Amino acid sequence: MAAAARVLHEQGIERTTLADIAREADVPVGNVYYYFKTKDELVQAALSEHTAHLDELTARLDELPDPRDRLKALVRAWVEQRDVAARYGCPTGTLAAELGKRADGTLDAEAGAVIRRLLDWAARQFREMRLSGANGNTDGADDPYDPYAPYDPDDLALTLVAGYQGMSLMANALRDPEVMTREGARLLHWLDSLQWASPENPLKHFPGPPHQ
Amino acid sequence: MAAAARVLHEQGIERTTLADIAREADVPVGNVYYYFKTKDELVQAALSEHTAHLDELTARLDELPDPRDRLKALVRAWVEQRDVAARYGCPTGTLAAELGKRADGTLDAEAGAVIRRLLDWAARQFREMRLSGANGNTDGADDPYDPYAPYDPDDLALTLVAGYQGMSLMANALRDPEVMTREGARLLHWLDSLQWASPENPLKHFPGPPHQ
Amino acid sequence: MAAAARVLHEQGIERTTLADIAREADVPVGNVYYYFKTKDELVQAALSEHTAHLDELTARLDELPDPRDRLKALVRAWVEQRDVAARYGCPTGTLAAELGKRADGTLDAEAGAVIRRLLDWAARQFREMRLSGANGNTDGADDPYDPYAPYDPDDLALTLVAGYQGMSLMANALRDPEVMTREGARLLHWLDSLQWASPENPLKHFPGPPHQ
Amino acid sequence: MAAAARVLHEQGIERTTLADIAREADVPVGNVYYYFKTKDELVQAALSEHTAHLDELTARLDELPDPRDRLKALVRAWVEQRDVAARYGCPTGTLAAELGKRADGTLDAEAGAVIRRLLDWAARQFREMRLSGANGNTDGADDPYDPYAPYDPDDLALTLVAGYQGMSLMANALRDPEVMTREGARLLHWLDSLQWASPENPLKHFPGPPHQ
DNA sequence: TATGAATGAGTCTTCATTCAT
DNA sequence: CATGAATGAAGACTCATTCAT
Repeated sequence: MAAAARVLHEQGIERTTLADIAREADVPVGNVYYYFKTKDELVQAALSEHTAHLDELTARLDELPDPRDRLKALVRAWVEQRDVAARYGCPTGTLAAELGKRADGTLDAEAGAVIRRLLDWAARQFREMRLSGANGNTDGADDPYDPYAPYDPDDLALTLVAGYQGMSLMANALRDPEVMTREGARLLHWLDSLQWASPENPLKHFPGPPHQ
Repeated sequence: MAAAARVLHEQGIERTTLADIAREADVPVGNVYYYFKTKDELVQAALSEHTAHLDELTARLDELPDPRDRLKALVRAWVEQRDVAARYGCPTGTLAAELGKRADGTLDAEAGAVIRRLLDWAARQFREMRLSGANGNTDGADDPYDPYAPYDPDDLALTLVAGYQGMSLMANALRDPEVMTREGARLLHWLDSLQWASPENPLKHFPGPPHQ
Repeated sequence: MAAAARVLHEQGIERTTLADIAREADVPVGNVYYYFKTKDELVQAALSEHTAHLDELTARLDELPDPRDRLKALVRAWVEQRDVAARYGCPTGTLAAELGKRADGTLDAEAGAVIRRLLDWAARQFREMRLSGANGNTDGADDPYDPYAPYDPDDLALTLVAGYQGMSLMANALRDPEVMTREGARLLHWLDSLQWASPENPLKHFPGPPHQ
Repeated sequence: MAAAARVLHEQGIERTTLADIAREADVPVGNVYYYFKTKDELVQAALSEHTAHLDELTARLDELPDPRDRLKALVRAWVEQRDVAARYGCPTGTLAAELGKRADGTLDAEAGAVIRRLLDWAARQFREMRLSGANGNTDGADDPYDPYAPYDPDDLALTLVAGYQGMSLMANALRDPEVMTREGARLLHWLDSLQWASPENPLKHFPGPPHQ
């Protein structure tokens, strides 16, 4: 499964032959089929592998006391992978993109699930941040652009993960790991800036885009 | 070329056969080879097609007097494509991701070039924005987190395009066009918020992520 | 198609590879797939080939004025094929038997159809025989063993074709062409004996089984 | 062995994998190989199984005092199996047909042997019938169509078994158990009609095909 | 004896590419 | 320039058979 995850990430699903995976795993081709009845099952296994990696990572991050620190540590972990990302993109993201091209949507639902899992974890952190720092303001929930409205943790999570996917894809397309560093710094800065804005407490620090 | 661009976007490079493209273009297979000697040349043609589309779009946007409006119109154009993006992702982005998996890097340089072209156009707009609105502060260029440092147009462009790629990929992975709407709104809001911050002019409006 | 029919008959469906057929037809394997998208389509083509042969044969027989003579000529044609039958069995029969083992019943319905076509032709001949020779007795249609009841052409046809299939299979299993000769003679004799029995016209000649 | 016989009959030799047989027998695959060194040995075992069934059946029939009754009971036993025959054909017959397609003739000799064993038993019965009913006429043995010539028990046996194989194959090809019923009735009728014809004792009853 | 994993040769099928007309 | 057939090199998948335990 590790071999499959690695090779599928590096070469993409379609360009990876079973022989590639078998060679990487150092087993004969036929034996691969003893464990995985189809190539699709191998892709699924690779997806599971990524899920497992993600779970392991978030479990480690969960040990940090502050949810904001957890999120920042996550971003730092992403940036550390910058060379891989610049060469092959985000494993889950590129897998999802490839699976999305299929007519039969069995597998891409699973790719979406992996991403949703990350989304959920991040949303949980954002929700916890609110608990410790919220001013309880729930007015204006109807106006999504009210700067004093409470944050929606799901939206924040979406922004975070989309940010990761975006920077991975750009780093990959431009073959430049520095993209990860720069955009990663922006995300860290953004995470730091998140706080409840109120008329008495206007946002002074620029929380979103980079202003380097 | 249009047929190639369309089918390659929808099915991905590897899953698309020449027969698919020929059928879509309503010409016999042999004829395709009269114009394109290899499949790679067809991919290249599709890439050119996307470049042409992009040039056409930016040319139209260039007619708007205000560079900020041009960028906002670009974002709106992206959001309008939300259904396609949710189904197949960003044409250039997914193409680049697929080409990035290749050992031979002939074509993915070209995919990168298309994205860089977009990046350049956006940076030009940001640069223009600065020209019309900057306070001339170039201090602190060394400190990327100095909130009063001048923006780097290239970085802003990177953030913008990464934002687009990220939201496209997320919309695609989650099969949810609404992702485009939400993240697009955030980008618009962000574009609106961009201005020179200074001690006398602190940022009052939340410029980054949405907080509903 | 001729090559497919021949090889499939000789080697059976499962033991015949596409390479076998391609070699026999003296075309490269890939080219076979230009005309037949799957192996099953090739089997179907072989079936059509057999149908065509059958049609050709019956068309020739139809030129004989007497229906009884047509049937007898058919039996003689079968006997002439005794060496092939002893080696490989009846083409249609063995094909039908093999197809009958499949879970998916798409093709074996077609095999059945070929046999039914033969059955229909034979029944037509028997019906014609009745028209020219019947005594009009329709009594006792309820008693299938009333020796004076009129013959049912469909049953006669079934008996004839079953006789052919039986003798082919026995010849094949025993690898003995003489089986075809002996049983063929019995069928001829039986065809000759068919006439309307009545109390005034008791059957004197042994019409059914062999009594050599 | 029973599992092998059953599955090989239902699926055919080539479409049956060792895993199928192992699963049906509820033993692990490796274990099958402890008892049967090759797949061919399994086929042979299935053939033995059929022989054993046949021996058991004929032994039971041998208890009947009249040889004609034994043969008629055999036909009735065949007809009772009509549903299996309509679905999968005669076990021995289809096996023999499949084995006949092989280049190497080791096994199909054995399939022929099973059928010959049946032939021999039937011939024995016919011979016994003659002993008890013959008029001793041995004239005209040279003229196979002399209606007063003595029957050849081997030929009668061949006709009987060919009749069985033919009706099984037709029932299978047409997927219609009623074929067995109709042709079975004809065979019974035929068995009943068998007697020595002589000028003084012309055949009054229609002995051959049904004429309803 | 029993077990389940290992092995690799062989089969169907696809497809980029070529080519004769 | 157009066309449709030809070609063969892969690639997914199967399965009889072996083998270590």
